[in-house]
Amino acid sequence: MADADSPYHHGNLREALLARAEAVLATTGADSLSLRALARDLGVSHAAPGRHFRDRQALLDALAVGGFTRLNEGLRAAVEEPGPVTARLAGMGRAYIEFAVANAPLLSLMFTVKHADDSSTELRELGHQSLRIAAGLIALAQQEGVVRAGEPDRLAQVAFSTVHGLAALAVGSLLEDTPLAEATDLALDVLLTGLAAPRGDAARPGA
Amino acid sequence: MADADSPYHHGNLREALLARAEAVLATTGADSLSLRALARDLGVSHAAPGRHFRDRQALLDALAVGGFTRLNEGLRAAVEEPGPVTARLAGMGRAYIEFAVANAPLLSLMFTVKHADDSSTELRELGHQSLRIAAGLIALAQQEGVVRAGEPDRLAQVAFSTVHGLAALAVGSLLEDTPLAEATDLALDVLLTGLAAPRGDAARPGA
DNA sequence: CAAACATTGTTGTCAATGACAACATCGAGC
DNA sequence: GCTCGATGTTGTCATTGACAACAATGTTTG
Repeated sequence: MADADSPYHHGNLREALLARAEAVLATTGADSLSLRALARDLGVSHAAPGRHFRDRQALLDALAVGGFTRLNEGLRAAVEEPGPVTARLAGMGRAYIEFAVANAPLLSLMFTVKHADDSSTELRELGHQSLRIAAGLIALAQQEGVVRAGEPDRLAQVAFSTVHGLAALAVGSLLEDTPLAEATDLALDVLLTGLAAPRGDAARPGA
Repeated sequence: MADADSPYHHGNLREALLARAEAVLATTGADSLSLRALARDLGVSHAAPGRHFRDRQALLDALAVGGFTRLNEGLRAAVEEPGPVTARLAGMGRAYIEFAVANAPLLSLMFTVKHADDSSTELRELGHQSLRIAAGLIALAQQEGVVRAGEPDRLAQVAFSTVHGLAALAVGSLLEDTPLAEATDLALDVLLTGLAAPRGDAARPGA
C-alpha cells in the first residue's frame, strides 16, 4: 500500500484534512463528507483522521470555526472602509451576503446547533463577535445621528437577521428570477430606512 | 418475531412513519433519524419503510412538505385576522417566527437544498407560496397607502428575510439574553418602518 | 548518546446503517 | 377463486464511524 514517497507521518494532516473537507463541503455538501473518504483522498489510513478530530462532528465544528473567522475578517474589513457610515453599513451587509452565498454549506454548518458542548461555546462566541462588529458600526452611526436610538446590540440583531435571511432565501432558490443584487439593494434600503433616525435631518440611506 | 397482534400489513405505515419521524426530528435532529430505527419503533421490518419512501431523503422531503403546508396555513390564518393591515403584517411575522422556533429542525429541512430534483420542485413551489401569501398582504397594504410602492413580491422577499433571519438567530442562540419577543418587536418595527410609505400621511406601523 | 515518552499513523474489527434483491402475505377487481 | 399489485419480510452487501492494539517517528531528558 505504502508508496515509496509516502513518509510514515503526513506532516500536516490536520490542515490537509480541513482543506480537503472544505472543498468537499462546498461541492457535495456536508452529508457526503466522510472521514474515510477524506483519508483515502489524502492517501492516509482510514483511522488517521481520528488522531486530529475526535469524531466527525469535531471536524465539522473546526470547519465552522474557520468559516466564522473568515466571515468576521470580512466584516471587519467592511467596517474600516472609507466613506459615510451608512455606506459602510450597507457594505457590511453586502459582504455578509456575498460570503453567505459563496459558502452556503459552510454557513449552514456555522449556524447549525448540533455541535458538541465545548466547541459550541467557541462557535457561539464567534457568532457573537460578528454581531458585535455590526453593533460597533451601528453605534457609530447613532453618534452621527443617522440611526435611531436604541441598544446597538439589538439593532445589530435586526440588521443581521435581514441579511442572513436574505442569504437563506437566495441559497434556497426562493428569489425566483429576482437577481440577488437587486434583492440585496432593496433589503438594505428597507433595513437602513427602518433603522434611520425617526425623522427629519438624518441622512437618507439609499442614495 | 411476529406477535399475535401484529397483522402482516401495518395499514397506515406511511403516516405512522411520518409522525414518528417528525417526533424524532424535533427531539434529536435530522442526523439521528434512521429508517431502521423508525422501523423498529413501529414494529415493522427494517426494509418496510422502503416501500413508502424511496430513500432516506424522500422521507425528509415528505417531512418538509408537511412543514410548509402547516406553515402556509398559519400564514394564511394571519392574513385573515381582523384588524388594520399593518397589524396583520406584524401578526404574520410573529406567526412565522413562532413556527420557526417551535419547529427549528423541520424548518431547516424545509430550506435545505439537497432534495431530489422532483420533490425539490414541489418544495420550491411551496416556498414560493409562502412568499406569495405575504406579497398579497403587502399589496393590500400598498392600496391603503401604508407601504411604499414597489413589486409586492420583492417587498415580500425582504419581509421574509427579516423574520426568517431572526428565527435563525434565535435558534442558533445568537440573541444572547435578548428575549425573543423583544427582538421580534424591534425587528418588525424596523421592518415595517422601512417598508412604510416614504413620508407624511401614512399610518405609522409601530405604535 | 540512549532511553523513555508523546505524537501520529496503521491495521483490524465491530455495530449501525441505507440500499437492494428475492420472497411472502394480503386485498381488490376480474 | 384467481391473478395481480401493494405492502411487508428476510437476507445480504458495501460504507461508515468508532475504537483498540500496534508501529513508526520525533522529542525530551537522564
